[in-house]
Amino acid sequence: MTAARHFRPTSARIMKSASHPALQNRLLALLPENETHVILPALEPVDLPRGFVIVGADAPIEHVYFICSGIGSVVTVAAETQRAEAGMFGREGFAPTSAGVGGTISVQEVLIQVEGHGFRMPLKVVTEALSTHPTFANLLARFIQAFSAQISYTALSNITCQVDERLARWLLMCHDRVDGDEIALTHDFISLMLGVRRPSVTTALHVLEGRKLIQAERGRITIRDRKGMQDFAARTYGKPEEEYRRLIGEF
Amino acid sequence: MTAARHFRPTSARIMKSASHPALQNRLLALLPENETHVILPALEPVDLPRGFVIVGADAPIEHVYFICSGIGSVVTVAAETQRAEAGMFGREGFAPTSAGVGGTISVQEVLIQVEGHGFRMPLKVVTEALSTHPTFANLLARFIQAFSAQISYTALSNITCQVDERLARWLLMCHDRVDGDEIALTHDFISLMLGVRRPSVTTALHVLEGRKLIQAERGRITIRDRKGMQDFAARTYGKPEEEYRRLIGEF
DNA sequence: GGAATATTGTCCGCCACCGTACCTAAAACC
DNA sequence: GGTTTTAGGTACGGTGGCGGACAATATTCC
Repeated sequence: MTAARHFRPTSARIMKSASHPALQNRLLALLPENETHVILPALEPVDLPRGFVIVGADAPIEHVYFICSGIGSVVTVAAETQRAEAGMFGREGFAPTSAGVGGTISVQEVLIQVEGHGFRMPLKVVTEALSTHPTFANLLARFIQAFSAQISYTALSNITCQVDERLARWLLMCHDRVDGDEIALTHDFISLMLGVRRPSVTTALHVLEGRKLIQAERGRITIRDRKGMQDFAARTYGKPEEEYRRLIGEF
Repeated sequence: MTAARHFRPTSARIMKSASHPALQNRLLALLPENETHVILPALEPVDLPRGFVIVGADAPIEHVYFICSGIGSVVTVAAETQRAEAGMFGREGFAPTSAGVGGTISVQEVLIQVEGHGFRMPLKVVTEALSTHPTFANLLARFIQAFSAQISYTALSNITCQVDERLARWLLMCHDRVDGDEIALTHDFISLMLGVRRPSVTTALHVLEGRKLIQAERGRITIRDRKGMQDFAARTYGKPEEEYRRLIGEF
């Protein structure tokens, strides 16, 4: 079973997304027709290359991004040497979350981790829509709550788990957000996201590879045994994903 | 400067809270009059003794709690031996957050860490109010976003900081939520919240005490140098509090 | 094809924290 | 007042991950 299965749009969604490509984003896809009429025209398509900064830490928000493919990382930054990923999102979410409740400044940095494309709206349009479009506002709020659950599990795994377990959880979350079983990643980048040394990532990957859970090549990791990975991740994977499904629906 | 100063209600607030004691809660205090008319009558006063469980992990939500004094802890639970605090809240918030967007199940466990009192509403009333009372809904959503920022800093400090630095941050956050400089806490309880061994808390407290930042007695910790604590906490304290002020206002 | 660069593999000493155990002192109880 | 309970102090070996350095491959670029 590949991750693609989890995320392959249903035929109904395919038809809908044919009407507007932005509806590949799970949140936008759930908007009622009377709200899409106003939201969709305000969207501007954007390519999201790896490393693209959606918003800086403590920086004013200019646009709100709805990703259709690729992965974004939300990174907490306290100092140059003190930074770590809080959570990640793909086409099931949006960023920066603060804009979803009327905020104008982002606490965290948000950057593209796996390249893709999506759409963006000027902050002002989002802010206004929050009061005029209740379903839109509630949808964004629901995502913030689901994402908050994800972050709380990041916090948990950061103290209770060893590097290899945290890595397993992180790879599973990436897997959920890409098509297929291959993910383009370097050890160095992973080490930044997990907040560990680069060599720690190398040895942790060797552990997973030794258990036949993944296959690691230069700049690319292939998931081979998803179920085994979940067992290895020591119960830190799954609950936040459940919360998303309860509050919003399938990824 | 004591924490009490931060939280002492302004004279305007005192007058308002005289009209209804639940308005000591910062969120309820910000509701417009036309919304309080419906929200306040649905509130039931509750005592919140230490250890009281507001909601269990993965459990259905029955009531939504608005604290007026004391501190609640939001704890992520993956297994009996795998649990750690994600964040804490006092009269500036509510719990469980999931109910604030229409959820009926709480991912995390929420329990009372420092005793106090507050008010609670049946879940059903909250859920209905979300669609009929837009300011109420937005206020809860703003708190969820602010709390999410707090959790992301917990996640950061969990990997980048040593136990004594994390302890300093945690004590500062407690200090913000009690009146005065004394906090009733045992090493054992702190160790549960920080996810470390109890002896690690003892030695970390000795470090802070050696620097004259706190004074530790049996079952009680007194903050003596708030500024020094902030310096010691290595930039992991402050940003989430800023986000709260930006989105909602003073604590 | 060869040089420069990016990525990955491996080693070493170090230390913060762990698990566990045991002891002391303060408070509560009868 | 003496016993039980609860909270705090200390010790010890073990270890996961750190900081840092260096070597060995793939890729890319000229």
